[in-house]
Amino acid sequence: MDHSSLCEMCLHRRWSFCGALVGKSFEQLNNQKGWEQHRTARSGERVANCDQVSEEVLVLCKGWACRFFMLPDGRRQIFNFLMPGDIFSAISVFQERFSFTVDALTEIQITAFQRTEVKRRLSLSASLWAKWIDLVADEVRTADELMVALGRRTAEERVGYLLLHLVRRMSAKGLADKHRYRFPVNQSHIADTLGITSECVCRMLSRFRRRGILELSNGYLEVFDFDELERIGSPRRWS
Amino acid sequence: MDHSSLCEMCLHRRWSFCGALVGKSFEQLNNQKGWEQHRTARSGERVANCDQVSEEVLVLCKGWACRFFMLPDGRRQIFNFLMPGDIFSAISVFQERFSFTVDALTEIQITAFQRTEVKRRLSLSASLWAKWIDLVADEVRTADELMVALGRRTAEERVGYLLLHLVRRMSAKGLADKHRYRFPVNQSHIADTLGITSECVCRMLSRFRRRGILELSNGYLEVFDFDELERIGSPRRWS
DNA sequence: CGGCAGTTTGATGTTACTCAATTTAAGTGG
DNA sequence: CCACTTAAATTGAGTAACATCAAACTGCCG
Repeated sequence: MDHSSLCEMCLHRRWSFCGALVGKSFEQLNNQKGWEQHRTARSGERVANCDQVSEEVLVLCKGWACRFFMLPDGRRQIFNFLMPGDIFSAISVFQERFSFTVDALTEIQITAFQRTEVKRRLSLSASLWAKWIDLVADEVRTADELMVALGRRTAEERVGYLLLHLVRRMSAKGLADKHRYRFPVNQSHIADTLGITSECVCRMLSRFRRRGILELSNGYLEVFDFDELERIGSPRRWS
Repeated sequence: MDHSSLCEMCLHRRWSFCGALVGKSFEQLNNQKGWEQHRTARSGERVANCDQVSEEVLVLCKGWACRFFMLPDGRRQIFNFLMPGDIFSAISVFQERFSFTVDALTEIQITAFQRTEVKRRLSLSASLWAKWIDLVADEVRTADELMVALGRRTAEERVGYLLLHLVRRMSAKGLADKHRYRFPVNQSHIADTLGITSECVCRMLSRFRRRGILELSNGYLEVFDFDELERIGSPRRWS
C-alpha cells in the first residue's frame, strides 16, 4: 500500500460521521500529527485483514471496496460494499482487531484515524455519538435485510434486492448520472454477497435485461424500470 | 399480555447490561415509578411487533423468545433467539419503532424499561456505555456468522453451526445440566433461522443422531460428541 | 496482436424443496 | 388415567432451483 498524502481534499469530509469527526469544534484540541493518515491502494488490493490487530479506524474516501469473510476453504461471504464516505465498520471503533477482510474494487483512497483519538472525540461530543449510532443502525438494518434475502428469497429477488439497495445508496451519495451509475461490482461479487453462483447471477441479469428492467455491462449499471425493480427487490415486498 | 409484577427477583439483574442498568449507582437518581415494568406472556404469544412505535426497551428475563422478520407472503427469517438476560435488540435503545417482531417460545417474563431513562443512564455512566457497546458487538458478530452460514454453507453445516452457537450461549448463561439442555426451539424455528425447510432440518438432525453426535427430542438437546459438532459447525472451519 | 479476466451459454448433476402419508408427542377435557 | 385432538416430527417419492463443469465469447490492456 502506498503511503502518500494524496487525498488532501478528501470528499468524505463533507459527509456526516467523518465530517463531524474532523469538524471545526476539534481544531483547538489535541490535533497531533499522525492522528489522520491518508493512503491509496490499487484495484484488487487487500486493505484490511481478518484477525489483524490495528490501532486504526479506516474510512474509504474515494473508490469502492468490499468487506467480507472468507472460510478456510475459500468460500467467501461479502457483507457489504463500501462507497466514498463509508467507515469500514462502525463497531470496529471499539475493537482492537478486524473481524473481516476488505479488498479494493477500484483504485481507492483511505483515511486511517487513530482509534484512541476517535474514541476520545466520541466521548467529547454528543452529536458525534449520535452520528456514530446512526451508522450502527444503518449497518444493522442492512445486515438484517441481507439475512432475509439470503435465508428466504429466490435468486431473482436477491439480485433485485442488491441492485436496488446499491442504486439507492449511490443516489444518496450523488454517484448517479440520471439513471446511469458507475458500477465496479462484478458478477462474482454479487454472487458472493447473495449466496449464489456467478453463473446464476448472469442468468438473472439477462432475465432483467430481456424484460427491459436494467442493463449491467462494462462497469455501468443503467436502470430503465425502477418500479419493476422495486417490485422484485424491495426488502419488504414479494415478487 | 398479562401486566402483573411477578418477576420481582428477575434473574436478569445479575447479568451484565441489565445489572448495570438497574445498578446501585443509580439508586439515588430519578427513580420514578414505572420506569421499569414487568410482564409475562404465554408460549407462542407475540410480544413485539415490527413497525410498532414504542417508548420501551425490552429485556427478556425468563424463558425463550425469537426475533424475526416476516415477509408479506409469510416467509419468515429468524435473526436470533433470546434467552434470559438478553435485550431484544441493543440498537433499539435508539430507535423509536421496532424493526423486528418477537414471539415467545415458552412462558416468558419481560422487563420493559423507559427508553428515555435508559438513554439518560447510558449518558451518565461510561461503564454502562461500554457494556452496551459489548452488546452491539456481540449482535454484529452473531449476525455476521449467520450471514456466512446462510450464504456459503451447506445445510448440515448450518444446523451444526446453530446448535453449537446456542449450546455455547446456554453454557455461558448456566442453562446447562452437564451436556443436556432444555431446548424449546422446534425444527421450523431452526429452518427459518437457517434458510432451509423443516424437513431438511429433520434429515440433518437424524444424520447427527445416527452418527452419535447429539440427540434432540422432547424439548431437550443432548450433545455427545462436542468435538465433531465443532468440526461441522464452527463458524471458522469447514467440514 | 495476444493475453487475461470476466461474461455468457448449454448440458448435466445435486441439493434441498414440495407434497403427502404416517408416526410420535403434547395437550385437554372428561 | 384415558380417549380425543392437535401440533410436531419423520419418512419417502418426485421435482425444481440452483450448482457444477466446460466451452465459447467479449471487452480491455499492455
